[in-house]
Amino acid sequence: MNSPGDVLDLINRGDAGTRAELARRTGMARSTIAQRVDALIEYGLVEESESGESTGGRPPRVLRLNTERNCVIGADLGATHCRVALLDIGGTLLASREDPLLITEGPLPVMEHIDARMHELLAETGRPIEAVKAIGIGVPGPVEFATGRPVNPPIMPGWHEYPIPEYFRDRYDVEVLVDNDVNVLALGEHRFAHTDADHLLFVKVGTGIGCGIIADGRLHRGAQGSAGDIGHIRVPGSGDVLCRCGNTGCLEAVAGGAALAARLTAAGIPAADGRAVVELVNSGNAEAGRMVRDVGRIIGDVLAGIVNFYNPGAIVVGGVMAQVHEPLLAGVREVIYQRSLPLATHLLTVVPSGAGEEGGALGAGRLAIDHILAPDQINRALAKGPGVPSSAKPPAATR
Amino acid sequence: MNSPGDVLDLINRGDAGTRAELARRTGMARSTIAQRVDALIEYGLVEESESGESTGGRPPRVLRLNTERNCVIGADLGATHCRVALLDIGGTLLASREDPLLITEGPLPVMEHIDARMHELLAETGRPIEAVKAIGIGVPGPVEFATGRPVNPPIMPGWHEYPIPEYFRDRYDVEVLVDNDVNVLALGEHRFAHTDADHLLFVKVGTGIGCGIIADGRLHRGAQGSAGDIGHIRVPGSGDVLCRCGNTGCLEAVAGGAALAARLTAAGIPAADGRAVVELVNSGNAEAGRMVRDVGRIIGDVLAGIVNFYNPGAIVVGGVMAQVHEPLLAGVREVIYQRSLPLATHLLTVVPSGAGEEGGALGAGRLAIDHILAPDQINRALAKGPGVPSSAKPPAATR
DNA sequence: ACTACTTCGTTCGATTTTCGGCAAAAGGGG
DNA sequence: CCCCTTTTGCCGAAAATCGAACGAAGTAGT
Repeated sequence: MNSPGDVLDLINRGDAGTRAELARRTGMARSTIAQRVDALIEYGLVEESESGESTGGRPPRVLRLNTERNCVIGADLGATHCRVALLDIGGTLLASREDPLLITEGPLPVMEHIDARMHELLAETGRPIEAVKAIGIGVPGPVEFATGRPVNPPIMPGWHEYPIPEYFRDRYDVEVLVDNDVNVLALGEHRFAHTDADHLLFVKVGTGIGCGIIADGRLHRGAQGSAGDIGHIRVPGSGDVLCRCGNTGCLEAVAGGAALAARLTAAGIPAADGRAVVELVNSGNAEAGRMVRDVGRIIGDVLAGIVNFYNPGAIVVGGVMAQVHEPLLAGVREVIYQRSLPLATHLLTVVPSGAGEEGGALGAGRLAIDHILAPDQINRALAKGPGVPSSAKPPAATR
Repeated sequence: MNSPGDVLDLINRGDAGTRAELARRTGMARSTIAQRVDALIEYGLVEESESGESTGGRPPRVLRLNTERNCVIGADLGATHCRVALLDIGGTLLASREDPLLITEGPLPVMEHIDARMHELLAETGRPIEAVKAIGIGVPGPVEFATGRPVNPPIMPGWHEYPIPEYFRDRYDVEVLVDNDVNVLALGEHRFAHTDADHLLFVKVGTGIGCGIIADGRLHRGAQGSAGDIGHIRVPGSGDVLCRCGNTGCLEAVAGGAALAARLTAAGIPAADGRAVVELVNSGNAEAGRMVRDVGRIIGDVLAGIVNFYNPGAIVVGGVMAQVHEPLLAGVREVIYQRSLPLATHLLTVVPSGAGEEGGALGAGRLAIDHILAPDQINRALAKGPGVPSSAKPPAATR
């Protein structure tokens, strides 16, 4: 019940920063805690910082994660871009970069791209490659999480069943976690911004529309890993708009960025894609603003049903279109608060994502961090043997 | 990692029925297992049955839950009925009875009713009152699960904030779990029939329409405990049917049993309520059958969206209307398989509930059982001291 | 500056938990 | 009837944990 992993967890969460506090929180003897901490320090995950504030007696020695020697890579793949970020194990962003990259180029070039960026980031921040303890990757399509393989991804030709984790596992001998980009965004939003909302939805409104689900603090992927695919829910009164999925009236085909641009173009205001619509709104185009709000209402209509069903504590809206969140969220809120049950809405917050461009990479990094710091993962690791002790001597002086 | 609670869990699940098997499964030494088992036996939760089959050597002594000395009460309150069941801790139904009871009579009469039935069931099965280890209750309205108090239940006047658990806790000194009736049904269906479906929806189509959600094997209650309230999701093309909630076009107002009966009556076929519709269908009335199927389609329309969002592994349909599940499920399936994504539907099963009249009480009992047998609950109990040792002597012979 | 007091971390023997081997128990098969 | 297999109980050894005592490192008061 109070394994080394749990002790680390308390340190990680900031619930207990000193040995004495750990002993108080866990109820274990101080000597036992000391041993646990020693193991974690020797394993390299924890370090002592300088003395803390005295509360009338000897000042405690503050413990914290060893962020210097432990970091992760988070990669966010989009249809046309790739962002790679280096985070330390505490979740702090150390460096990141984004460049255009077509996912249609296929797996290998993309993997190599990530690989190269990863090395650049490490060099830039002066960290050795051994400091990377795990890699998280978000991809724009469905993934079988357990194996990290995309399954019939619509916009990723050539990626079906491609074993992404193996590429990096072969080169770095670290765990690689691959998930849907929306899941990764939801995770990041939960861990970085809404830690208190146990049940959270992240709705990404971009070219398409998707949703990441946090249930009880963990990602809900569903029975086949396809949970959150709200883009193809049929919306009423949409006529017979044809969706790329073959059905008609899908939310995505009516309210996605591409659909919005098309509708705007049809109304005599040329817009190439969602991004163009955003620019139009930002430049004060009233018609574009109205249409975005309309789209917000349509999305809100679908979300209203989901709110009744799922009763989330927070809905975070992200994606390209969320860059004009005033009109979008106005529409969303308008409908949700009208249509959903008061009990489900009176404490519900609907907010734009605060993560910005780096959201995906941060979330992917978080996926990796969560994996490494999971208590039973720690317990297993410590049971095996010392990882890379401070002095790089495997069977070092135990005295 | 292998506490007494975990050992009990293995026995309970049937994963390991003998000491030797427990040792193999947990990886602990046989002697340690023996001690764990001894503790559980002395605590009264486990007993030895006669020898099992020999596999070539000494036959093992089979362990099982002590179902004689440990049972629970499950109570299912409806608008007009009350069913009380006695289950042993293994989940077997020992006895149950149902009688008409208006929930509108208010808390105290209902509590006393349950109390009386409970004693009858105990007498009938010859179990002492001390054998009851927990009580689970399902009520037809929203409940704050942590406190067991109904919150503004629409059809339970006088029950708002009534502290149901205290009534029994004062009299029996056992834990009392109170939850929404649909949640309880979902739990029962998962535990008794669909153990393998980690993500399951139980859709109750009665006078109203509600849904219980199993996420990752556990009940999902949502941020405010109102999850699953799909009865008030707006359905398209329903005109302006007014719902009791004040909104128009709610699923429940269009496809609930009451709505169905009203529509049938309007079509010249008098039907008082959902039950009457069921009888009509069963007696071969084609129009009624067609309408039920239509209603199935409407419900399927809402569920199709939810399937995309949630990606459940199974949908179980229960409630009064599910008594005519052929036409109802035909409609539901028809729409779901048409509208939802193939990935989400190709392994989805949509089935009628197999629990029958006793489903609610069984589920409520299961809620109680799950609470008692939760590993950390066991660990805490064993840490405190021997519960009611076999020989009723608290500090009995330890040697 | 010195002393009393508080809190923190470590050391070390005592205690409890867990392990591992051995032998007895209990059955099957030749 | 003897040998083999598997299970279980027993017991000393090993490991983990605890708890008390002590030194360290600060604050507060005189």
